[in-house]
Amino acid sequence: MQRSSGTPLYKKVFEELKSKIDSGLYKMGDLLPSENELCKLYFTTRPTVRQALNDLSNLGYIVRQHGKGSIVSEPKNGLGILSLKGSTAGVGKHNLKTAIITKPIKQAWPESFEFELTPEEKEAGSIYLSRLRYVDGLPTLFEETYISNIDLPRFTLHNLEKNSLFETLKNYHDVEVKEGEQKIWAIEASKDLAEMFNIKAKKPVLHMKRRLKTNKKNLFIYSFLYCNTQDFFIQDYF
Amino acid sequence: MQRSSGTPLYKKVFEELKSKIDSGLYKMGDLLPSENELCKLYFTTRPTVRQALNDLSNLGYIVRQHGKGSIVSEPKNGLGILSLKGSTAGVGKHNLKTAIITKPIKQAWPESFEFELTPEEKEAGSIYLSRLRYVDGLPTLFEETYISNIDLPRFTLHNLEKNSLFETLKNYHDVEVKEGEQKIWAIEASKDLAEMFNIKAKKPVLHMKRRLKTNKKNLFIYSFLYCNTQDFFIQDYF
DNA sequence: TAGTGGTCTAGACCACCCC
DNA sequence: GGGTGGTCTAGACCACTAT
Repeated sequence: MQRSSGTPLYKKVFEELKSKIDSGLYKMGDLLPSENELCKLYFTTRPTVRQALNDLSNLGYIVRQHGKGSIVSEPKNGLGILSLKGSTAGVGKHNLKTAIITKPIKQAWPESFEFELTPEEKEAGSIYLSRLRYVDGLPTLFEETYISNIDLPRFTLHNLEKNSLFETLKNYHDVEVKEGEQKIWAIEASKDLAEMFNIKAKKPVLHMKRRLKTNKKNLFIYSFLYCNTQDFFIQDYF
Repeated sequence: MQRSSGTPLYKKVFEELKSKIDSGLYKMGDLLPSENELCKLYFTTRPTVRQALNDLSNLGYIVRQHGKGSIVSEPKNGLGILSLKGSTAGVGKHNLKTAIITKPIKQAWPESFEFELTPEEKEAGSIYLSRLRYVDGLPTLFEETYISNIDLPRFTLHNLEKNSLFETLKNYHDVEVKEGEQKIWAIEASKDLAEMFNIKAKKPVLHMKRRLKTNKKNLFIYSFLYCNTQDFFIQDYF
């Protein structure tokens, strides 16, 4: 089976199992097929299916129990916006809607930037956009994104209301998001932020600064997130 | 080599490499020995060393670059208290000191508890302790811990100032911490908390509620953490 | 071209859980 | 006892990086 298409087999297994859980085909408490059964289903071997199952376990979709099997977990109550592994943000059983506050525009990098930029990035400048995300109708997540403006022709023309940022990057520009790093603080909401979130100024807000690598050298994605944790919380497995 | 002692070989490789990085034997920018060289060093095969290298990569100790090698990363500025993988909290290049605020005492579970308890746990009651942790001398982390009081004879007698909680559990009670789940909020500091942290009340504080599994059935560790992010931040890799 | 990490095969033994 | 996941062996081919 050795990777005839471009995507690794373990990712395919991961995606299929994930979508079967998301769609409710496997419900909470169900046992997934055993590793050996999955091997037969996908014509592969245990290390490969184990890589997929490990990823599912890290995202909290399953719990693996020695001697028993892989048990499907309860849908999350929280927002799985930590530990995103290249895929789009997970919001568990909640609905996510996105409003573009600032359409993508080319601009120079901010004067002082949290992360160190390579000379090539500085030279190329950035593409900036900002989005407000509603969870179950409540404004919960404000995200400012800077992308190194490298090899992204006509990027500012995309309609990001309909398509996810990561999917747009992958489908139109062959950019795949890989690993990343993030820093987290609790801060006071600024006046503008409080207004967006419909809370009082100076209320606590969760703040994240994040740097994502891609498959392109020098092309990074920087995200500055603000999360209102009055109504929701962030959830994470490890 | 097949596990003569109790600990898996990949963990041994992980621990040795980690300590060589921590001690400065491998410095930032250095290349670790290649996977094949590590295989020879530890008389094992690639999947095993890869498991160790993956764990190091997830903790931000190294960056793995295709075609080049495993590059030692810069020591973290932030606190690695997310994504602890069974080991004790990582504080990067900072110093950590711990003061016991409440010595371990047996008590019933609180009336309303964030996590669901098994009947066996409810029956057994809990052991409670609380600690204040100083990072570089600054009070930064307040941690309340509840442990299911199952098979932990004379636990309340331990001196936890000197020994880490996880090591005590492992060495004296054969309890190993495994995977976990955590929830995160930004909240206002209570009066007591603000006093401990030497900040004003109602200032934003990062709050985590965490449930850790162990190798013993029904024995869980619950941690309620409060982190002052005025001087430090939390850092995470994925 | 040589060496690296990324993916994968085809087996194996063990510890743990359930019946 | 039979099946499960946890760990491990001993190879293989591929894609990427450096030279």
